[in-house]
Amino acid sequence: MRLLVARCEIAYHGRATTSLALGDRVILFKDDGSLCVHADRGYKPLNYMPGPTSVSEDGDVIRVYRAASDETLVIVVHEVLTDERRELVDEAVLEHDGAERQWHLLLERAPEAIEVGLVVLERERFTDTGPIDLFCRDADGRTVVVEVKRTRAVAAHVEQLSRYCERVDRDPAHKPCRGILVAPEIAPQARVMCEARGFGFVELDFGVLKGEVAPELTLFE
Amino acid sequence: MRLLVARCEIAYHGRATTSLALGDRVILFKDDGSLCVHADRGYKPLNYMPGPTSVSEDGDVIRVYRAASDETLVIVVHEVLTDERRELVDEAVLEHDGAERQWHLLLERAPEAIEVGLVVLERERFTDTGPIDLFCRDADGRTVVVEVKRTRAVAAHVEQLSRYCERVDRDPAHKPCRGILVAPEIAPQARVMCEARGFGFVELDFGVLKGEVAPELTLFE
DNA sequence: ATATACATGTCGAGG
DNA sequence: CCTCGACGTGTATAT
Repeated sequence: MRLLVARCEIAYHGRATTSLALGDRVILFKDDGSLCVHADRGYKPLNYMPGPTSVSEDGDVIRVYRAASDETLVIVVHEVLTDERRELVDEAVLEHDGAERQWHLLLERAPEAIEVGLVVLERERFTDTGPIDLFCRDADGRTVVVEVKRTRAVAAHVEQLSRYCERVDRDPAHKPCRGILVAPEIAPQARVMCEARGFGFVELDFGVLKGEVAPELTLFE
Repeated sequence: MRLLVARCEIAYHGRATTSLALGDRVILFKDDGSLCVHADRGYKPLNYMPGPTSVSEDGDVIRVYRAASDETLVIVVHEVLTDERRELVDEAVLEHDGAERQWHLLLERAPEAIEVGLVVLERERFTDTGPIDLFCRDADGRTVVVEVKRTRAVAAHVEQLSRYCERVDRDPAHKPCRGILVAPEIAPQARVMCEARGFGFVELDFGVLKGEVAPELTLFE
């Protein structure tokens, strides 16, 4: 990686157009051709470019071009504060936990967290309107479609659940199915929509669920 | 800004949970409390934290806590390759030429690019279902709702246009309004939806439009 | 390739 | 606050 700290101006042209007046920034040129420009504020880069790119340098002008998307970044360097190259060895991949997929796995092990008597028939059941998170049957033998959200549920998610239920209802064997939205929180409007459409909402916290269902999986204390 | 290059392990716990095994990374600790962790590939950080945070250091363990969202990042430093502090002065703000906004402005100047005889009555007309990009009247005096997309139009965009048209149709003075989707490209399914709902689709390339309508605005070349 | 949904999405505008 | 839509969204996955 090339680590350039410099007082510079930057212009980007591609999907949008940006320009950045003179200032001090840290610029990371990575070995895969990607780069990002950071000032001393905010965690997001001021400018960036995914790899692969071609980087050319002409005096104090660095031009980065990404042919795949016809994007150009031009850096005009006014003063170099640091310019060093470092070999960074990193074979690790980021292990991720708490993604929606994991909710599905946990809920499959503990469907009673959603409702007593619920049985998960299928997880990630694919339909032509999209994948149904949990395809279930309730204590009364009725088909239940469960849509899981790891963040606050909003109107669009209720729409999503509606589509799935409508799709399932096209099969007389399942009609009329029930819909349940599972999330740690729900927006007021989404709650109203749920009630209007007869859907259930179950408030579930991932940390709590994991602790109850699979305490052996709990890392970080 | 503190610029730490180190061989380290990292754990994050907050909205999700991640862990990252030993590897060499560049870590930027910014003065506003935000930080980001970069390996030598990809333009996105492996981990990050928005400011403000409190950073505490205990031996080779750096703990970053963000109270606002109860998120924690723990860095276990195994080997320090570089650890320096730099004063970076940057008063500049990123000038951003929002693409969609430009489309609206250009189309307001040249509605005939969409349809002969079209007149733009209002741009960004706010309704309780969201903002209508271009609220227009056609050559026959009918109300027209135009939804502009700067990328390929997909099904969700047709849904969006539907909602706006339904909203406009609630007013007898405008009913029945027409809907037109404007984009550089449209997905096959979205095209079918447009036809099924009687919406028009106009294929427009921004570069071409800009060249025709406002060549004086063309920068970079 | 096309379509869909997830993301530690983030960000900003309007009500 | 809440809601919604844009983003230089990016990314993964299934058809």
